[in-house]
Amino acid sequence: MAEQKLHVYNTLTREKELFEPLNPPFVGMYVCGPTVYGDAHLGHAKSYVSFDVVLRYLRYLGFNVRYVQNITDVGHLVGDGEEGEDKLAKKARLEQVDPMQVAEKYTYTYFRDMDALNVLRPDIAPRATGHIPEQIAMIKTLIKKGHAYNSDGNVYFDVSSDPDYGKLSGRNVEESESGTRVETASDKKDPKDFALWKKADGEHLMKWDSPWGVGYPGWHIECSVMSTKYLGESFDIHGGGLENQFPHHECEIAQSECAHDAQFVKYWMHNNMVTLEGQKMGKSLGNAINLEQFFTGKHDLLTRSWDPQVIRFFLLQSHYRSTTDFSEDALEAAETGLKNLHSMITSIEKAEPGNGETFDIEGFKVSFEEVMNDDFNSAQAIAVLFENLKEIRKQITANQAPSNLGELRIFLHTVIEEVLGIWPNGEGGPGNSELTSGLVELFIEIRKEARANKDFALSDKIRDDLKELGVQLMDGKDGTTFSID
RNA sequence: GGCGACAUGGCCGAGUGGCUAGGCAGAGGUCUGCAAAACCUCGUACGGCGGUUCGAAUCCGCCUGUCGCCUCCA
Repeated sequence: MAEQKLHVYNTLTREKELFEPLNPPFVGMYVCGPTVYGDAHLGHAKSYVSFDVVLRYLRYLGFNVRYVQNITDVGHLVGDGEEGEDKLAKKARLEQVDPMQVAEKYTYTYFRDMDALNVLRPDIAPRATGHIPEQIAMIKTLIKKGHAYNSDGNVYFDVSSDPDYGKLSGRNVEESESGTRVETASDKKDPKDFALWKKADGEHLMKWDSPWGVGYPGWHIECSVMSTKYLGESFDIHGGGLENQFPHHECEIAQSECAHDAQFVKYWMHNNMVTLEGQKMGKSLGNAINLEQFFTGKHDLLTRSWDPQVIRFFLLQSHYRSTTDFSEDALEAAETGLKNLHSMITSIEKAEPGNGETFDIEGFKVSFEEVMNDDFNSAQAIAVLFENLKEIRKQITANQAPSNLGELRIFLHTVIEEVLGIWPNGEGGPGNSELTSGLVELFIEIRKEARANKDFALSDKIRDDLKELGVQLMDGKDGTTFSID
């Protein structure tokens, strides 16, 4: 579907809708961040790379985006039911450290891994523990308005008080009762009700004073509070993984709309899940390979390391609303593809403007925008890239470099570097030091003499041995060139 | 049990009521001392069975299969 204007698939309506921000050119965007009690894995990569491209493309279109992504450094219960243990507290107990130490550590590794994937940092990364008073205030409001009740130190949201409950996930709450394995907390009025504030027992490490006694905030309230604080009671985009659609996002809507009597979010966006060799992966299943393990190759299921850029490129080759199945074979194909893409970029960067046909930058731009406007179709955008870059390189190799090469390069930087974030890594690598290239040039000189003397044994040895070191020699009409991996 | 998604050529993976997605792998060719790279050419796919239609892989129904959510998870 070719689109002149940006269309976004809205989970709320199950349709692609024309994107019209509430207060253009400003756009408020909130994406559920990680719970920092473990290393980031492929699932995080898919979600945050997806929304990174959403963010980058919105900015490319000229929107002034404020991007908020929370860090959950408290709570969420481990195990079934409502009586489980706080995940951070559990991790802290196992590692014999303070929960905040755990949170700090994994916040650091999270951003480290996202940086490696070239994911832009959010404008604001609020911590749940830094917003306890705001959460208490919101719970108070909900109680005052009759949407929540205190049950001996546990405060629950009264789902029956919200006729809209269920509108995001499309589930009929009345009928979804039977068959669910939720252990019902005994002090709830209704099993569907969810916790806003939980009473802490004596051993609980992370707890705060509240009007209802010592406790800690419920699972969903932090996102309602922090998004509202930094983006307002109504904002444009809320994103997250599909698995959070219910109950997390449904509950966020209920809390926020009942507290503020305003539409919470205009566009809900959900990325699909990641599978590994066809199998679901998740923290609780134990088959999650950390991103760092991908980057270093240190995992039993991996045969080698994988460049973060390759992982990013691989993810962008499928749509964010499709599941992405990881396998090393698929990654390898992506790696070769990315390498080719980069080599095309490099040859365009090195070329001199020529007397060839003027390249149709406008046409390139229109095709790129058409596919991106169709709900951020990065997979098609990459196809557009290959088609156009191939054409340009063809002109260059035929010594017919486009005359508007300079303008073209600016456009390529915008699209490939700024929007998709898959530009070749910097020139500072070991392969590009003056010493290295000087040495390689020297070998090329020696080999040239050998070839002139028809000493192909020596010339092939030089070429083969350099190849072993990652230096590829290429004999062309105008002499020998080289590239370094 | 309830709800939902998906099934595309050797592999990954977009998309669409009639017109080549793209990438990877593969085959042949040009070039080359030989390679590599580059360039040229080549694959006519859409789970099964019905239906709608002038025409469907694309719409509808049924079936089969895979996966997800319903319980912390991106």
